[in-house]
Amino acid sequence: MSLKIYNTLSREKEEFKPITPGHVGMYVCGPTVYSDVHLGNCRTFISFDIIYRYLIYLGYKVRYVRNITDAGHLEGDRDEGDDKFSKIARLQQLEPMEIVQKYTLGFRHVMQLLNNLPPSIEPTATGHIAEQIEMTKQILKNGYGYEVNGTIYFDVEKYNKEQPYGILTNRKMEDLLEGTRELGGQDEKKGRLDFALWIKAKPEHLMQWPSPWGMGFPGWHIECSAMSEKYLGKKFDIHGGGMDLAATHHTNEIAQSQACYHTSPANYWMHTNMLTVNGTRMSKSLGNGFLPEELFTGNHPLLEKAYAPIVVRFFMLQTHYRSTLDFSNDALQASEKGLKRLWDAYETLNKFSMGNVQLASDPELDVKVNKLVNEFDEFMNDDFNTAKVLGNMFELVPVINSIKDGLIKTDAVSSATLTLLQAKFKAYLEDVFGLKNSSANNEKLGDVMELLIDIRKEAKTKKDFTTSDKIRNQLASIGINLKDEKGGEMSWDID
RNA sequence: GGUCCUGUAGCCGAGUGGCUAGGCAAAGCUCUGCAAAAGCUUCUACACCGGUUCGAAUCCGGUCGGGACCUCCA
Repeated sequence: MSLKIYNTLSREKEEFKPITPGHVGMYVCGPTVYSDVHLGNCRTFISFDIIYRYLIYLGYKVRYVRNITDAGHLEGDRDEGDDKFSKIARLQQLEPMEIVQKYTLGFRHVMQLLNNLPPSIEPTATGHIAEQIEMTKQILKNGYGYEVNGTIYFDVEKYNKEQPYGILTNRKMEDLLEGTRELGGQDEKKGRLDFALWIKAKPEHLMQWPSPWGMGFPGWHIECSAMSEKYLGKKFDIHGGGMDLAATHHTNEIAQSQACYHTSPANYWMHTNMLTVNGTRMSKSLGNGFLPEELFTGNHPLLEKAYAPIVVRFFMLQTHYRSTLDFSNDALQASEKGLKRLWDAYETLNKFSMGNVQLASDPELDVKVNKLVNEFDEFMNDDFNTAKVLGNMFELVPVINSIKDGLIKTDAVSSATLTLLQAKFKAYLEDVFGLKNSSANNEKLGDVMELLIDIRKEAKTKKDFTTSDKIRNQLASIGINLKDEKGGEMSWDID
């Protein structure tokens, strides 16, 4: 069964066919680094990290490009005034590039905590000014742009006469126009939907570069067009981002590429849904965004406790990427426990020694396990349905635990099945989903626990329950759970 | 107003017309020196009203509710 991807452009799932067999080019719109990323931003990057990892799992050689927007983003998109970096820089009396540096590092740190793989290339807008100017020149040359006082605008209405501008989100020109304000007297633009490719900078503007049209800075949309073309070519496989980018940013990217190169940039447009809080979208402008930091420390009025980054990642995997996901304390708590249960079973599974069982003594169970495991790929191939894969994994947890406890005989399933189970759990939990144990511990602690377990075992053998209980209770009070297992063994974990 | 998405058991959530995902919570039982963990069992839901169909949570129409986008935002 082949991979199917929901394409925003066609509004249906399509079979994935890469342009170059065996290779995938994927571009994802990254963060604008003028402030901390919030959890909603993180959701998108986690979703695409899973997609990236799964494509690698399938054997593709993937070039994953995710930009850092560090210039040009305007306040209010009125094509006037400061860009966001200059504004914050003035406020904090810093160089714009100090702002950029600070939040870029912060972003990468959070990505790492969430166990996202770094993209293959992470290009910045300021590093590609020349490319953006070139592209603007070409668009002008092709007749889709016009200059007004040193600012270059994209002529949307002209473009729309030749091809549908609102193709990505299925909107008609008239409807789009209805939703926009009238042009005021001081507006330079010809059309209400026109957007800036290059913006003339005022003298006091902190970030500006020379161009054929004077000093200025690039418009927001042109950077992604220029950088995706540079690293992935005029036409590549997947272009992704949050759903909020589809109507404006991605629509404009398509128009720019068409106007410049006469081709739509990507074959598959993927959009991840929003993270909500109490049913409302988490966003910077609404100020209801959770910072990862607040979550990891529990320092937020809506949170009862801190949650490990990996719990947050797991929480997001339980929902399909195209559904909205509501963020709540209860939901996170459920995820925390669920991940622990799943991971405990995974560690148990890894300790199984493979016998040499040719024939399963419980063929029915053997068939069931094979079916559940083989469905992992099937579900992922169906537009990356991580939630369903996890559902199957949880169905396998009782099987694993029962084998451990001797409730299911070791020869119930064949060695081949058990080997497959082990391999797929590893491949999915670690490689594709990028999960790990939520409770961090270190080797020294492990050694100490060995010692305590030894002492407790001795005490129990002597029926010295005062001592054995003391060890267990005191450990419990510092958050370490000691559990007796069948056969006298003991295991432990941290809350 | 336009373009879409959505309404699933206490909570979170998956869901391809027929085979009742899964997690968390709750209850009972088993195991156990006691506990925890684990296992087993129970709680069997699809906003409402029509329609199509042998059969609908799933398709169609309508009603009501929620949300996103159309302004910067992943």
